[in-house]
Amino acid sequence: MPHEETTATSRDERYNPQQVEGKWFQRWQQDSTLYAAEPHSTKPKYYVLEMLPYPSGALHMGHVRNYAIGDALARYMWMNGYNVLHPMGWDSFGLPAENAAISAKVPPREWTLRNIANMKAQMKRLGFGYDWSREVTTCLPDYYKWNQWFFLKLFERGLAYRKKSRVNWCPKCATVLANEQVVGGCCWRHEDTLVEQRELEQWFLRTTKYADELLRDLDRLPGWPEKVRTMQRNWVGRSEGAQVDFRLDSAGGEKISVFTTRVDTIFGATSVQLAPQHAITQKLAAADSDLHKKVDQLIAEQAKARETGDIGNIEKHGVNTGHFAVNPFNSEKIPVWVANYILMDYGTGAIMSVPAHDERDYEFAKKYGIEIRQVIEPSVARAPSPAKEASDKSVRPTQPGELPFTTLDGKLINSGEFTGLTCEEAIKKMSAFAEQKGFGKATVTFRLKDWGISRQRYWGTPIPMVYCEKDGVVPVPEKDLPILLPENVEITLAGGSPLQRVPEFMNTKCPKCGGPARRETDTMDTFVDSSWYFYRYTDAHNDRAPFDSKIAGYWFGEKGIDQYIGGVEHAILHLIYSRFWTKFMRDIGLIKNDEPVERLFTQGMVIKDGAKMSKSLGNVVSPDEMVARFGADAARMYSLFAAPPDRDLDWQETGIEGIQRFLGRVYRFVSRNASVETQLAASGSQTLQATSLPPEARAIQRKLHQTIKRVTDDFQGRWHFNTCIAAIMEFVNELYAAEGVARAPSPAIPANLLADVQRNLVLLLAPFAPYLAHELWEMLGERSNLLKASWPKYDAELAKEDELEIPVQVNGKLRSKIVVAPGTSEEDIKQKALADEKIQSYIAGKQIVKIIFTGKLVSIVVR
RNA sequence: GCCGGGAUGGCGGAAUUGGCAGACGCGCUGGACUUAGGAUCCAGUGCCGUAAAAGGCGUGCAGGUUCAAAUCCUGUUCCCGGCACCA
Repeated sequence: MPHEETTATSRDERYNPQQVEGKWFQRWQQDSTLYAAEPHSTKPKYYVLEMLPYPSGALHMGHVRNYAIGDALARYMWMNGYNVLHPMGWDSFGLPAENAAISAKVPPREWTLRNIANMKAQMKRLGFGYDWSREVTTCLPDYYKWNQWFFLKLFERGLAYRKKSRVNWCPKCATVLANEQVVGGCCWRHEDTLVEQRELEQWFLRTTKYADELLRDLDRLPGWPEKVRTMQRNWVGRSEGAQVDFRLDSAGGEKISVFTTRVDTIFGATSVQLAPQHAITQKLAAADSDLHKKVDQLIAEQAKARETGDIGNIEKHGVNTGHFAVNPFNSEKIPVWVANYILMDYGTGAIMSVPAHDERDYEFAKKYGIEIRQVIEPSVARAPSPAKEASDKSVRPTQPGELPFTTLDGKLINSGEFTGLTCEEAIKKMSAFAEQKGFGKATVTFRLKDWGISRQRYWGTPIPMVYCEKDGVVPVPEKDLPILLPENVEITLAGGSPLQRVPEFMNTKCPKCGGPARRETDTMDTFVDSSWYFYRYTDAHNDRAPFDSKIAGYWFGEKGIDQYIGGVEHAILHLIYSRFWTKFMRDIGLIKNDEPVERLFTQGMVIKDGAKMSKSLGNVVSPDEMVARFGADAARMYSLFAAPPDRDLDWQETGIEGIQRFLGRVYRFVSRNASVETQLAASGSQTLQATSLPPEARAIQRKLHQTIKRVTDDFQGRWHFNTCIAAIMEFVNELYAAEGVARAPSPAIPANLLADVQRNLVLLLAPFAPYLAHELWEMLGERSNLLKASWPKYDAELAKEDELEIPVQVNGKLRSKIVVAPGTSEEDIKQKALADEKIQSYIAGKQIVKIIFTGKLVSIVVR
């Protein structure tokens, strides 16, 4: 039997997020220009960007948190009168689509576009204000055409090249990976899957050309987290040193180049160590079956250690080749060894071994009885504290009978004509000497490698190159772009790129001679797509160029994107590739900025029950469910409230309930008081008289201005949205307290103050809870668009306290508090503190040593 | 091993510059309203102590500087992240 469940009043007061959010969702759907950036504007520009997602199927809480931060900022900037660019797109090429094609028999394109539609709907329901007219979908030809265009430009300038080399291969992805995509020896997508090494012909982008600049410019990015800059510095891994050519004493006298940062110790070199994969190792092994066997063993050991992640502390092993090398500095013959701790892919793959001054060499020499010859006498001028000395291994004072070892700087000994120089001087002079004599030079080595972008996969941008028997490797002419990715391709993970099995794609004509030719069937790494997508947003529908330089110039300015927000997991991969791409685009005259991003913010992870959310742990919280149960505003606001945005956030369901309660409190407060607005409008009185308010009203006014200040300061400064939301809560608590249990406006509060309070409360809420804010804005009778309403200004005078509470300490312990008027003299405050009854009881009969007033508290010292 | 970040009530977290430790929220306890409450409102809530006070103790641990330390210094433990025979 249907009957009235609630009374009329209680129904009015209850906040129903589904109903309110549904209403505004409908309205916002109908206005596609709502969040559109203006192409021309007299306003200052602001480009705020969140990292574009991979359309995996549905948003997770990490996305919600990321976008809630960006959206709050965008709304704040809109309200501050900026021309805001706030776009969104899809990083939509990639392997999951192919896996879905295999397991669910859905073509990758269909699967991807369906996911995009779903996630876009989720974003809209969450109320994120994106300019969808600029949406970028990287798997569509109008976008990837420009990947191909860029590839041709890179190729023209020698920055894209093909070479056969040892590359990382993930068996699960069935494709090659870039160095940046190998994490601890495993695939970045399959953290339990060890990467294999394969010899393959691959396309590379010459990122090393910009190694120096990529490193140097990190110092010009004060708006980036130090952590990210450090990670990139380590990744680029610049190391200054010298290259010196030793020469084999036999086997044709071949050159062995070694790289060292300590050329000053070269007179202490007692062996040369080669990587097992080194060309000379291989050559010597070819002529010596016993050596061959042992070298193979070393290679296997290295591979195994790499797999188990123990490459860092593998037990050092080596084998003496029986050959000798000549040290060009002193013509000494020293043995040539092959060792498992020498890496082929760093430096030259060969070192000079100086056991007296390098820990690894020391360990190796001790094991195999190789001579340890001291050539540096450490300067002991500054004696470290005994405690420090004991803990500092690099000191290791040489005891009688102990082998000499130190990594400290000092003066050269036993070093021929260089004896007596300091290490620093010696490094300079000896490098110059080597160069002059033609057997070496000062050089710089980077850890950074060129970016291998070939992928033996289907769902990616086809590389626009053709192989002709007559003309060799031929680029596709620009006018023939895009090379379309064929549809209806059978996808398997075995047998190389699926495109190899599509004859109508693979077989083509040579652009040069017109003869039969074969297309490149590898596709590009998807990190190519995300390296420049944010430029495309500025001019998303350009079909003559990736974007118009002038338009991109307007949005990027001199320093790039004003604020970029995303997860720290992209600190190296995406963010280093993007910087490379920007520098290349600058060099071909497309843009003027040197760096893509001026300010970067890396938000923390969303965790639950102490662990990262994952399906296997069963602790995943679905945004859809949160929206359905608590509303989008609550989900967004909670993700900003539960922790500062740069820290990990522990998702607690009772926490979001608390936010929902708070939003209800705001809703009820404004609904029951909204009518003052209409009354005021009718009476024609609006201006608020600041002076002579009764104390109760003055307290509210003061709190209002303090709250505006706190929220504004947080947007300007450190983005601790948790504390500024707390400030709004405090304010609302005070409004409730003023109402009393009667839940009626206090007669002490004038209507115009109440109106002012409500209006500003809604404005403050707008960046965090846009649905509720819009609803209340309308309820207050406002006709203007809240999105472009002016952000409230605070009046520092009105925010000031009318009386100050001063804590009083005696001998460092809080004993009392006194209340004084602002502006009371220091002397009067001290007197009042001394006169305080409680304080008296603590100081009676004691001698006052001193009294300190800090502006905030009084501290009395007695004896 | 190296480089970052962190450790504060039962929980998430505040305290921006050395100046009242624990804002705000959750949870818990009690009360009001109610046929009812998983709605709403009000109050209390670091620990020890007390009838209540007074008082004492308290920011991972041990010292130090200072009238005053979560904050600065020295040493140390544990946790998280990154890098790691990088020559």
